[in-house]
Amino acid sequence: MMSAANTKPRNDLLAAVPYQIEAGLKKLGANLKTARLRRNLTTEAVAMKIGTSRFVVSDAEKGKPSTSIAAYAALLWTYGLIDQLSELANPLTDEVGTTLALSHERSRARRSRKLNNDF
Amino acid sequence: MMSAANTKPRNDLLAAVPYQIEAGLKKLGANLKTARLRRNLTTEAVAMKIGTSRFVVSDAEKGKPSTSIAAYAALLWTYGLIDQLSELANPLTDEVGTTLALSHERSRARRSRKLNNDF
DNA sequence: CTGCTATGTTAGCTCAAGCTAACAATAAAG
DNA sequence: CTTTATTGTTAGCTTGAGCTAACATAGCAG
Repeated sequence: MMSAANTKPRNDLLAAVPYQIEAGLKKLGANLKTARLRRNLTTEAVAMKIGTSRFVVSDAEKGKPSTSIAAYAALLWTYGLIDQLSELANPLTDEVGTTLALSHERSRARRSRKLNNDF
Repeated sequence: MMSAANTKPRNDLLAAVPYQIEAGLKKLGANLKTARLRRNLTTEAVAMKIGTSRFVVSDAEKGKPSTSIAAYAALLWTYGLIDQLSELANPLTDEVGTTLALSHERSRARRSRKLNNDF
């Protein structure tokens, strides 16, 4: 009786995806669906090409958060848009990062004694 | 003896990720790592913020294909870069798609009798 | 240089992602 | 309108993604 009550998911991230992330993924999925339809391809045809099932393609087009990035990336690749993926978080266009980088450029994060909880 | 020989993975996509996809994911992972370090955050701090373990953060920074897109998206979100995600495959900047779309704009793909194997 | 700590690595375990199969719903072709 | 095929949905099953824990490695602060 007590056992079933304690049903805390092991993965907190997937258990409660922040709204902005959910919204972003849904838009991405919609974009992928539009890209497929414009090329007049079926989910099954695309699935075969990338070596998966049509359900995974469908999941990605719905923006399902738990689907592997490989699925999303494979769709981008199929539509000739793979280059856009590696532009995400590009250091050259990451303004916040670029500004911050001018001072320190490390290979590990580090506590500098005090000011740590800023952010 | 025959049983073990037939070890075909269930997921063909993850079993053999195309090179371009692998390369793109690795670059993305490197970008995410750079973004984190510029902000002087530890993998553990970021992991806590997004509700996962530091190993998942590490996996994403390595560009692991089987990691959920939620993990990648959460990192982008943490660094204030989530908007870039929904710009992927944006129909407005998908040249190939835009050109093709001028003729048909469907909600399902369709075989038009013959010419199907083009692409 | 020296200690502190961030990160890498490994092993074992658990649960859900992704698979198959069957059926329903529905958009497009003619 | 009728036919056909694409897409949605569900259920059950299997494998691997992600977790914990412990230890090793190696940057950074001082």
